[in-house]
Amino acid sequence: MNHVTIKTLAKQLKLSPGTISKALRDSHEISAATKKRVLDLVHKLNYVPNPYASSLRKRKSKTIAVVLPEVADSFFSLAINGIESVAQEKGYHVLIYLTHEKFTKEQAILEDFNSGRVDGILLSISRETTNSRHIQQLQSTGVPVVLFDRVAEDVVSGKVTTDDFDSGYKATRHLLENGCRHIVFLSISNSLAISNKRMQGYKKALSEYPNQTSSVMLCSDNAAGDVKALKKLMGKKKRPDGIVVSVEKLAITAYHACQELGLNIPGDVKVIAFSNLATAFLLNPSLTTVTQPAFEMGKRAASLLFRTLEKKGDASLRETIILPSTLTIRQSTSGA
Amino acid sequence: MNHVTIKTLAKQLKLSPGTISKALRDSHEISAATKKRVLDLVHKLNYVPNPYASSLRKRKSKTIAVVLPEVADSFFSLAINGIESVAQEKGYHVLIYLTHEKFTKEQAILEDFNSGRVDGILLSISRETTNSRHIQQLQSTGVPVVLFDRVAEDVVSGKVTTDDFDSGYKATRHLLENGCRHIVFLSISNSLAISNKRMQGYKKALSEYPNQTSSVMLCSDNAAGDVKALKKLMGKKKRPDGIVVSVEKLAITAYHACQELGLNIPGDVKVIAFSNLATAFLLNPSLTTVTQPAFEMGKRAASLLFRTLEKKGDASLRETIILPSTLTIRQSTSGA
DNA sequence: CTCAATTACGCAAACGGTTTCGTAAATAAA
DNA sequence: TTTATTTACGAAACCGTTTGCGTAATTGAG
Repeated sequence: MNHVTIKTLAKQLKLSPGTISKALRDSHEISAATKKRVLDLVHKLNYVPNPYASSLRKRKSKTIAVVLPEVADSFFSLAINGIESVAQEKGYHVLIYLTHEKFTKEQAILEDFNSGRVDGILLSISRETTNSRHIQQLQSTGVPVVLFDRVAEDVVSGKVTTDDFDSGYKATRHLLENGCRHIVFLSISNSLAISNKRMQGYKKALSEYPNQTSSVMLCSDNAAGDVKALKKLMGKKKRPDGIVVSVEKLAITAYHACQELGLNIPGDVKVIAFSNLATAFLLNPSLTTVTQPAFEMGKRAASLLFRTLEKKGDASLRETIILPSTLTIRQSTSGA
Repeated sequence: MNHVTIKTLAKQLKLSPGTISKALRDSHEISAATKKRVLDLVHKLNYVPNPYASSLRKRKSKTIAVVLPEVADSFFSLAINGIESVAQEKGYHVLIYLTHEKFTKEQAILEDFNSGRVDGILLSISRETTNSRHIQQLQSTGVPVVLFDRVAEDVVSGKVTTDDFDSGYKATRHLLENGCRHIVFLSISNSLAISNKRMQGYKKALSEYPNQTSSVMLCSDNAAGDVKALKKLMGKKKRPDGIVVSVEKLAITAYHACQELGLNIPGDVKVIAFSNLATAFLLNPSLTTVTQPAFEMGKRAASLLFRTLEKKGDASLRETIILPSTLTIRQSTSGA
């Protein structure tokens, strides 16, 4: 119960705390014999140095923060795995925070990091985030931030994203090539860069085809409401014949709406979604997806952060990594 | 760049650090006027107290650890949300660790907690964990541990699980009632209590029906290998006509195997799975599931932990909460 | 054998808050 | 007016490690 500190060891071994500390850090000024005595007792007493005392003294916490909109989504689950894998390897600890897509929460969370709680931050901004003073404020105090997936364009920092414009283009073009001429784009935000880039790709593809109509539907965080709105849209006489779902969770919304309307996928409507769902190929019908390398993105983002933590060179701070997404064609967009 | 500490404030306001500290904690021995001066400067300088200095002095970290096998799974994703929601409300921080189903990793992670890094632990044990000395060792030093979902039976602690025996029973009985007579049970471990309880429920249900054969297949962490093994089993002349999938990730394995063998679900084989997949109802065919209240379990586990942290009463340490799972019948088990 | 260089360790000051105790000044009671 | 209280703050120890500096003892060089 009475916890063991460096002093406990010092007393038992009749050494000074400083000596113990040096022995533990394998300092050259401590004899091999003493080191062994120390290590033996450490093992016997299950002594583990208090990280907070150490952090205080060294001004390093050996921990990073991961700030996410939520973790319901497959993408973020996989990303966390990637992040954790490199953090564990580097001996860092990972604090996790969810903004639940709220800007004010994101602000409050980041503000706390002015305390020195973490050495660096991995951030994917909330849907509501339109300005990034809170991020810049943190950077100005010397805390490195790496943005991933949902990045803020006006922040200069390490960034890891996928080729969102191209993916949006490819996804849309795939629908066009399969005969769609009225394609809806389901979005979760009209401020998020990731959303806009995908949409720009969508528009670019559309612009290359004549005789098509487009429409963009902005979804909320209310699944039932989204289904209702989409049903209304899809229930019209001149309804869309293709849907580009720009974010994973809306894929279910789209299927749900079509199912309730009795619309056949891909017969009546073709659906393609940005998604990391492991079950995509098992859906009814199997879902054509644009898949992001989520685990890899987490790894890359974490690696980038650790590189800037290890070197004091601010060079890597500006590095932007863009990974390719992959289009996997399945039944939901199959021609005729 | 040069970070602001309590001394910075003290100097600028010509007060002592102690006074600042008290003002910040709204001590009654500081005048309202002084408090206001302090708060104003705090806000102006973006001052946030160093949590490690505070932790050191108060011997409390205001952070908990969540130790999970992995986070690929929907169950754990949802549980994390539940945990985070109550942690955020209580002003606690959440460290996340993944064992990747390795016992040695679990040991190493828990051992670190002898350092005082966290005030309490939420743990779901790895598939490999068969003894729990590492958990008991931690408890013996006064660190509260709450086990959830995958609990260790020989540990006396707070526990949150679902009614696994009953669920296994209900799931199996559901298959039996729909005509299955040769039901396979897919398991990921024969040491995990959660797995065994579900299996015991399965056996109990079987025992109530005559003329049935049973078999248990232990799966690995290699999805491809599992599919192969399951295909071998399902490819026999006298193949099973029902599958109880005892853990989410194997549901995909089961579908995959059946699909590759050209077996019709539910015609040739009926499948029921313990799963929190949001896409269960969209699968082909839609999947009958036993769903755990994952978010709620996370919340309950966290709440239980916080209760034991707040009160010094060890009473709650022994509390066991068992929540009901719900059976949702879909096409994958529909009769004839 | 003397003096310089190592070697191996102790001392004490940080790191940034928290908290107990003491006390001067202001206020109240007598 | 004198004494007892209260108010509002300062001083300093403390939490557990780290680390620069000092030094006794051992070793080496000349």
